[in-house]
Amino acid sequence: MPELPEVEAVRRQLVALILDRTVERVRVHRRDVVRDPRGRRQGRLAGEQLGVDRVIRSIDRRGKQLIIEFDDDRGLVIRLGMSGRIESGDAKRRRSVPLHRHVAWTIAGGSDRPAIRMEFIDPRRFGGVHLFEGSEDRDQRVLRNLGPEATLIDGKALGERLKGSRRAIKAVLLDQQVLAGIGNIYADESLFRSGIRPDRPAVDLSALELERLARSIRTTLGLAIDAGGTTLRDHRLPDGSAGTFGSGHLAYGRSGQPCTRCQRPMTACVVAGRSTTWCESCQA
DNA sequence: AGGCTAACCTGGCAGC
DNA sequence: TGCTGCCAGGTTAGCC
Repeated sequence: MPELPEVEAVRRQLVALILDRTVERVRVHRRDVVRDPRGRRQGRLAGEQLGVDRVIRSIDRRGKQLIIEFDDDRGLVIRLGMSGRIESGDAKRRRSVPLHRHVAWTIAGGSDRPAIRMEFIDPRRFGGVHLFEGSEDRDQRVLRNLGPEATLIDGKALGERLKGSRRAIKAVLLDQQVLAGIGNIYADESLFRSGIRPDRPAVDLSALELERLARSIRTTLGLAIDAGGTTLRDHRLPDGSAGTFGSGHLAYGRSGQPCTRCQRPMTACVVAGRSTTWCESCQA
């Protein structure tokens, strides 16, 4: 589910809620969603590895991954996979426990504010929580092989990343080693906005087209972030609200519906093994 | 190199 | 109502 805009919207809410606060305790309800610093899903987990008694020093994002760092240089990389989400709220408030809640942190309150509950919920369990020991371990082991941030890409840099590949441009956009953050929704949206067919060999794009595509990527992601992302089903912001960018989709999920530019029906096909929607007359 | 498939999982929905 | 099959925001491994 969550691509860069969804994760970024989650990150922004978390910053407002828990940055610079102390982790009071953590409960792991499903051990195998957590990978320890050796990449294992089994074995003993000390609370301190998940931040207990540590101050949350930073909350960052790299591509689709959320990065929470503690004041002892350890931290977590949270991958939301297809159906993962972070839920956050007043720890004292009683409510029914969400289904598929795998990890729960309690963030200490103070005299002026309540303790906060932060939970990792993921029905399909394609996501997970990866523990790291320090910035070097984080970059070399957990976040390795990620391309540059899609929000920052320009035409020239995009061209350099493609390295003359003959792969379909959509396949390349989905490749996190080439560019970090784009998934199926925003690939279709960016290609539609730039008027480029999803199955064009990347190497065939002109400098002008690369510039247009890069600009479309930045614009699309920016609008989506501001809207809190796209909620198809599972995506929620930590406060429980839904992302509203779905109503701004021009391509994704609109197969058979009239193109917003030319009114002809949008076409569905499969590119890079993913369902793809595009307009045969507006995208060349 | 890269395309294709299956696998990892649960749940929602359409169709019968 | 209830069953079956298909589909889904992602990623990885294995095979040609």
